[in-house]
Amino acid sequence: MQETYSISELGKEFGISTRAIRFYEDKQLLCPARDGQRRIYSRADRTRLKLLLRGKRLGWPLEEIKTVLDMYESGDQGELLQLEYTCRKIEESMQQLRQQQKDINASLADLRQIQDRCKTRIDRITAADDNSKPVAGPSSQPVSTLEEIHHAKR
Amino acid sequence: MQETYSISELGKEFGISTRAIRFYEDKQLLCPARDGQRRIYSRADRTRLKLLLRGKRLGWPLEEIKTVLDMYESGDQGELLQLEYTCRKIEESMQQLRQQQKDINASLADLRQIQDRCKTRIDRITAADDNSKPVAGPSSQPVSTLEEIHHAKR
DNA sequence: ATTGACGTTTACGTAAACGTCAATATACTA
DNA sequence: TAGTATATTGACGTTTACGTAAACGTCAAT
Repeated sequence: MQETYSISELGKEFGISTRAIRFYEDKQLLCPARDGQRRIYSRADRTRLKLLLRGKRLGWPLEEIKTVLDMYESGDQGELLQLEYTCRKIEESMQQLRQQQKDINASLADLRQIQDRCKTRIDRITAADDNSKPVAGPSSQPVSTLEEIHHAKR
Repeated sequence: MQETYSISELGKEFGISTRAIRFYEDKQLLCPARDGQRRIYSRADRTRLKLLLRGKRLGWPLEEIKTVLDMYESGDQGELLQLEYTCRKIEESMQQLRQQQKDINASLADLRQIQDRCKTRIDRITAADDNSKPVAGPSSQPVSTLEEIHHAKR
């Protein structure tokens, strides 16, 4: 494993443009060392970028990602007030993550349901095609969200 | 529970602006009935909006949210090709959600670790303050991400 | 000496997702 | 009948997160 990386290496590894990486630096999310003009990224920088992209996949704005990333580095130093502030901020972020967990579970449940309907429907069609297989299977029990959206059809 | 809603009612209920709601309509994510000029939202419309906002909390772009919302309504009708296409799309969305789940779990683990360090540090300070309590507690075992970011300090 | 691959800064462009007016309509109330 | 509340449709402004192009430096290989 390498000790340092060039900007294009990181770009390729993570599938993002060098422009994006420079942009993140402009917004203070990264701050690589320099060899003259050239940027040199350490493994810590690479990790920061990796965490950054994880935040992006969760839809967090760069500003928020920055504050979290900064907490990573200020978590074990500084004075009392700063530490307590960081602690509260962490709690907030975790709360958001838990909300997202709920949203994901709900979404997965809903999608499973549509998928189920879809497959049932496909079976029914292909069965009518080579009309031999009987169609049965455990039909989905009606649940909240989907029902509500279908109920009041105009 | 009401049968219909005005735009401002929905705005208040979900804590968003009427401008936003009209914007969603402009982008075809909603399509309420009308009484002359005025928009009238059914319970199905309300549910669509609710699902929309759930998608937003997951950081999904409106365009993607739209395709998913549209699947909700096309899940049990249409022809074979359309159904199979929908089925594939659903699989894709679920795959994304599972990735997000992983990201959330990783983030939570990392945050818990920082929180731990933070609290340890706070304890140590306040203990030095009224220097009486001994400081011990189960110290956090060193793990991946954080270590890497702290290792190569410049 | 030139070509090519990589890097740099500066600057303008752009798409998404609204915010913020302004001008106008409609309905209820005093 | 005037006022207030709520609605409508433009139209322009703003923020975020980059894309894209220009103009230039550096180094190795041909």
